[in-house]
Amino acid sequence: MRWTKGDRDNPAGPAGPRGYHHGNLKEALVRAALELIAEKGPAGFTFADAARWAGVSPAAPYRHFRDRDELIADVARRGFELFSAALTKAWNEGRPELMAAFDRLGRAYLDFARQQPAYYSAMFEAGVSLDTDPQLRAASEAAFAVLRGAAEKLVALMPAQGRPPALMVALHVWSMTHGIASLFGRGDAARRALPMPPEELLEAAMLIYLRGLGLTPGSTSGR
Amino acid sequence: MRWTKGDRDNPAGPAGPRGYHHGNLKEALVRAALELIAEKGPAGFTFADAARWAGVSPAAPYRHFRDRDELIADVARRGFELFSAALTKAWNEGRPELMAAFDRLGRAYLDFARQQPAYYSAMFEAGVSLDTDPQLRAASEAAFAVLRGAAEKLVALMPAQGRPPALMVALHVWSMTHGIASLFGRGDAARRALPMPPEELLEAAMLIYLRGLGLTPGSTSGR
DNA sequence: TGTACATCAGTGAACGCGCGTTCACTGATGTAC
DNA sequence: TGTACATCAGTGAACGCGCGTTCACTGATGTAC
Repeated sequence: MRWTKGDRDNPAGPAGPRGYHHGNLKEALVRAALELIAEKGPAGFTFADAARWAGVSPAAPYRHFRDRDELIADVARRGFELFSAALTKAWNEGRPELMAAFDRLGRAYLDFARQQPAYYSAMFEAGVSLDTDPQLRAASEAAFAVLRGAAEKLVALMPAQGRPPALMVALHVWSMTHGIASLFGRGDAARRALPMPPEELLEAAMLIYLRGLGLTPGSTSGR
Repeated sequence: MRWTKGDRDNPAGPAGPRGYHHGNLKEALVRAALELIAEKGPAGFTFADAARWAGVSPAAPYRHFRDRDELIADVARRGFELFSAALTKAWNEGRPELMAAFDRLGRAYLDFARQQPAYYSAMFEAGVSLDTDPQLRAASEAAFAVLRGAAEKLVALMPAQGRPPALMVALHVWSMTHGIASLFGRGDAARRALPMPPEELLEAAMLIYLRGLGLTPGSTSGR
């Protein structure tokens, strides 16, 4: 990828005067999709809308995406990549303290759902099949791998006999967090009312769950 | 509601010869919406599609629904009513044995998501705001009330000091179950692969969670 | 450094299509007497 | 029991609109020599 004029998208809004070549249309279309999804949901925009938002003719997007689905799949893939990065950073290999890192991980998940509802929609609700694009699947699996790694460290704290499978623990954590994010933690209109912040609801759930696994807050100070 | 020819919808398919009056078009449109949502997702059908499926002219639906959103909201409302009924039946007031009833409740939730993906989509993913229709909100709240009632009975088993709020427990149960259903338990293409049945994943999660609350399987035989 | 050429990325006009919605209408049903 | 009338539920034609997609094209950029 290269262009001579530097990144000259519209940082916060549609169209603007520009020369014959856009310079960075692919990125602009992705950004348009994010804006439009955030406004009206993943079903609420068209290929032509995205072109209009980016200030190009309706035929221009075809130079970069086969169709609308390919555009949305690309948004989902980028979303998973950002998501992985956010989770990885929050988890920080469980350092300096495992329980605190685990708490940060959950909060990062909820943060992402709230602050990036458009990515979140594209990733989990747009009906994009993971099979359409190997890179999409890989990005999705990389995100889950962060949760799985965290679950492994948690499980390793338990006595060797009676350890639950780390995969199962990871799936439990994912499901609980995803459930809270989907029902209560969204940054858009689909959110339901809740008598407490979603972060607190999640933290309480995780404390109870971990206690059920035999892990108490005091038992985790080591590495 | 009354008609002289008896219920003469199309029980399993579109159109069919009929007289000038359909007889039961409202029901037929709801059924059309369910079919079409199941096929192509909540965004994948149009008002005209529904009319075509029911075998009437595109203007006919306007006698029964203001627009497509009102039709979908009606589907969601009916979905919540069926959902409430299924949960209520599974829970059965916690009889004869509380833990078994609780397990049935979770399974009923997952069953519903799997067997009625169209209703489930309309209820949770179609972007219908609960504020559009008081009956829709009431139906949604009635469904949650079943979970809440179950949580209350569970919490009542615990020693009075240190009981968690039943509302919180209900929200945890709802979130976990909804998360599993959304990610792994769908009856349609959006499902992700899982190395075990969703029911087992949920049951294991609930056992761990309840243990974390101090409730052990043996402690619940009374009422 | 300049020039010719190939390639790339966007244009704009055009198309067929199906959608949402309105409208005056009409066939069927229900009801008052 | 019959008849006149009101109401209801669906018709079908029409409309304007925006979408997805194709096409020959053209302006801009990159590159070989």
